[in-house]
This record gives sequence, C-alpha cells and structure tokens, in this order.
Amino acid sequence: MKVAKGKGPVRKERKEVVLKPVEDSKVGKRKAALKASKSSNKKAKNVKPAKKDPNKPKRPPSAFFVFLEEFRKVYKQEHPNIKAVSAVGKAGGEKWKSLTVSEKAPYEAKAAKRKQDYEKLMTAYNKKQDSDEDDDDDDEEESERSKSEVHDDDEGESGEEEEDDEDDD
DNA sequence: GAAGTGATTGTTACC
DNA sequence: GGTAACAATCACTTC
Repeated sequence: MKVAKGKGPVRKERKEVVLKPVEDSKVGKRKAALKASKSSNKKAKNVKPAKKDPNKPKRPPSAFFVFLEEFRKVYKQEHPNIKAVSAVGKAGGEKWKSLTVSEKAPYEAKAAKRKQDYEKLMTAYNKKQDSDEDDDDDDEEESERSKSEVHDDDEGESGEEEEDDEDDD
C-alpha cells in the first residue's frame, strides 16, 4: 500500500494551499506521531521489520472508514471541484462527530462484519504462516488451499454483506 | 514514471 | 495499559 512509507520530503506546500492546518489536538498528536515515525525512519520498521507481507489481510475499515466511503461520494457530488483527500477527510471527520449514535449504528454494523471477515482471513493467514514455518516447500500449496478456504468464506460473507448493505439503507 | 504526502477516526497489534 | 501503525482515497509534488 502507500500508507506512511516514509520516503523523503515531498509535499507540504500543496497541503497549505488546499486547506488550512488543523488545530485539533488529536490531529496534532497523530500527525506528530506520523511525522516522527516517518522522519525517524519508521520506528515500527525497527520493531517489526519482517512483518511486511503482501499476503497478509488488510485491516478492516473502522465504522468511520465505512462512513467515509459513502461520504466521499456525497462530498464529490456536492463539491466536484474539491478533490483533495485531506479536505474530504476533514469534512468527513466533522460530519462523523455530528452523527448520533443511532446514525452511526449501521456503519458500525458494517464495520463489525468486515472485522469478522478479517478475523477469518487472519485465521487462515496464521495457519498458512504456521505451515510455512513447518514446511517451506509446501507453502504454495498451503497458500492455494488457504486462499480457497478463505475465498469460500469470503464469498459467503460478501453475499451477506451485500444484503445487509441494502438493509442498512 | 514511481512513489510519497495529506486529513480524518477507529481499531489493531505490539511492547 | 499505552502508543504507534494502518485502514481508503487521489490530486499533486518530488526525485
């Protein structure tokens, strides 16, 4: 992915042009952490350098991210000229805070399902990892097997998700 | 052309 | 328990 890889000094100016700096303390903290980790060559990389696995299931989106997916579409329609992801994220964050618990409920439900899928994928992934350690030669076979299992599960869940998505509406 | 950046919140995973 | 990383998105910037 392209998340916080930590390359070199690229950016900054554009951000200031697109939108103003945020004064949210949490944001500052988050950004400070990101910048710190990036500028310091990624602490996590030092902690767990070998954890980068392309086969590893990606994290499930939180309720906020599920909401953000829909919010982006609406935001694009209302603000076709604003394409900065930072602006969408910021607006989405404010909107999210303004939502009531009941309004957040459907997004949390979706996130919960995504999480279940993720746990299944992680279980299969961990099994694969375990088998890899046990026998490296069969890792491809195990991989295919795991994928098949996961795929089946995923399909089933996906179908439910689709239905639930409409239900939520 | 490839790759990183920003902005958001929530959750995960690691120490 | 605390904290940092990461999940999506995409125009833009830099090398």
